[in-house]
Amino acid sequence: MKRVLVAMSGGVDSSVTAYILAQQGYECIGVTMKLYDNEVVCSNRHTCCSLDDIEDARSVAQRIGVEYHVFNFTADFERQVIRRFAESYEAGATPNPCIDCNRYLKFDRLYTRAMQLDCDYIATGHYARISCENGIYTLKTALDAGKDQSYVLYSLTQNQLAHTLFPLGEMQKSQVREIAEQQSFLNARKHDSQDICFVPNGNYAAFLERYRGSKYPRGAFINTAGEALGEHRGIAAYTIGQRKGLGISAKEPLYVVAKNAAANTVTLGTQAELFSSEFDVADLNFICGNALKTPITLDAMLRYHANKIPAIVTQTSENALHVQLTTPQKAITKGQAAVFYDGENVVCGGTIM
RNA sequence: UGGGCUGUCGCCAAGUGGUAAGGCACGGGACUUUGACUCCCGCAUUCGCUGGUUCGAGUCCAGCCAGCCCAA
Repeated sequence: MKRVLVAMSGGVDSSVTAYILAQQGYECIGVTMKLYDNEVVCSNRHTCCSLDDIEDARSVAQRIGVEYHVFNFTADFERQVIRRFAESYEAGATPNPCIDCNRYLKFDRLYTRAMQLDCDYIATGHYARISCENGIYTLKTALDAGKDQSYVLYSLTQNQLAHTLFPLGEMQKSQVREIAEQQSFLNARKHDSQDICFVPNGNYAAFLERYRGSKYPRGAFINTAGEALGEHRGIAAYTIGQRKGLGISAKEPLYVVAKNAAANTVTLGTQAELFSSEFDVADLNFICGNALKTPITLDAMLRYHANKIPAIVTQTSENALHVQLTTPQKAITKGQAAVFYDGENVVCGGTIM
């Protein structure tokens, strides 16, 4: 009997994942990662590891009859996710903490623990597929295109893919909800998670100031000509393409078109000034392990759930790509992930520089 | 205190007799395991004030108030 460590967040998806694998005859061990202290986060709401969610996960594990544990990864999460999150914003970029959490927590820390526990696999409720041909593992988009999460999994290595199960990748979200209803999981109708899990009220800028223990300095809003337009509330509170919350009235909508961490300025401009068609990507991972030999045309996804767009990708060094788009895109943002697809296969991904 | 101009939602701004456009900002919702974007809904019974003309006035008239500009 194969042993699987199932990451159970307390939500519907991971609950059904555990149920399906148990039904398929795997020996499942349900695990919820405790990633932060609720007191620190001041959460009243359900997030991926509040006490309520742990209770939900435990309840489901008990119902389907699998072993259940809570692992405390608080220190790793602070170091690998929260700290990076803060540093990225402070450097003028816009991080995607979910990707770091997958990379450093679920598929590193938790994965390693699973292997130590003699598990054959780790499983999560992600919507993505893994296939294997001639000993090479491929990461593919989910069958339910609307829920596809392959984008946030681009960092997976051959080793990890060989020991990972994504049973939901073959399913529709509606089926998952049905199963949860049939099994009377108490989270069957729970709302899909949203917001950053460690910033449940959505105010990440306030969280960062609390985390750092000090306010970020105010600075100037300027236009593309360098003229002052007003005062911003700290560079970390803005991201490229942002329109709301600028507090500046103008003839037409204004967007954040650039951030300069060194000068502590935020540049505002029109929608037209947001478009660009060239950028670089670093910190790469190639799913199949192979670098790109020549300039190649792939489909690029430049932010979570964005449409894929054609891109001419050139590898400029071992760990960097240059990307030329055929059609300019709005708000290409430093710190976000760029993931490249060949059809339904993830080829590689990295961080936009 | 001579002349000229202006006064419509927090900001910008349509409207020149027929019963208050729009944009920005703001609030709410949808979407969403990141931040954003996007979409939907809401947002002046009232047009500096007071009278008058008119069936009807933000729109015309008078006076007043406030602000700006030019002269002194």
